[in-house]
Amino acid sequence: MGLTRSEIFSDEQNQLSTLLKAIAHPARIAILQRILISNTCICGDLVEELGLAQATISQHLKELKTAGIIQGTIEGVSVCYCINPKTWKLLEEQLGTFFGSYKGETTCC
Amino acid sequence: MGLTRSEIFSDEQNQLSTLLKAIAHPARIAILQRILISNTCICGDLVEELGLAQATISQHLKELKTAGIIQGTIEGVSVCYCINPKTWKLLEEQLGTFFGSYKGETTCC
DNA sequence: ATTTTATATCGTAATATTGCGATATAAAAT
DNA sequence: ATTTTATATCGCAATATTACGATATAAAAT
Repeated sequence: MGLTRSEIFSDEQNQLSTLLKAIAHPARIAILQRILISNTCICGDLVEELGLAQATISQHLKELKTAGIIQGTIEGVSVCYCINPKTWKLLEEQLGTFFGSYKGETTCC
Repeated sequence: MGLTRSEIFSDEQNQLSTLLKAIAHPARIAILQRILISNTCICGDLVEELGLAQATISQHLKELKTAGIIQGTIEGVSVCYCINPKTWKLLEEQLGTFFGSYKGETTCC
């Protein structure tokens, strides 16, 4: 096979895994951290700061954008990227529920 | 190329992405949710409940175990899996910092 | 001792991801 | 009009992931 059998899981499980997958890469974590610090970021700056090729950065930005985690607006020649508040809050909430449901170290293994 | 250039990122960024990647799959989310509900889980139960082949479930369990998110103890014929509290707390903390550093909807894009 | 039960591992096919050079696009500056 | 600047897309090679049948392993029951 080789493709995830999403049809056997709930929409919530699929949605959460999609959002997590979008974040689960060091370059995309670095991009998000950069946006979180300065509210905004421009592709060109990331290329210099992260040390990955322009095509690679652009691709990572696209993945974050497709997942709905960031949004971009054309600003003259460049594109201004920032956090998409709606998705950010959604993911934060989902993760809160997920991690919050841990009952702590009960006697087991 | 085709392989992540981890050497250009910080240890923290690489660690966080590794942990997130381990969770970023609907089957593994389902497995963790199951463990979170009943504290414990056994491979065979998951095979029945999730509807994936035994080899597939075993592989997902291994990935979660390798990442340090769950731990397993041999219990007679079967293996009892549960959350690894140390890693769980670490990840929860890291994500807290990550999501917490969002300053909210400032005027940008 | 043999069979049953539960899990792990191997091997493999299908598909996805990562990274980047080359090229396209499109607004701004000359 | 042409050049510069900033980003996106295409195409490709290397590698990783996903799923599963087949088989191995090893404790428990017969």
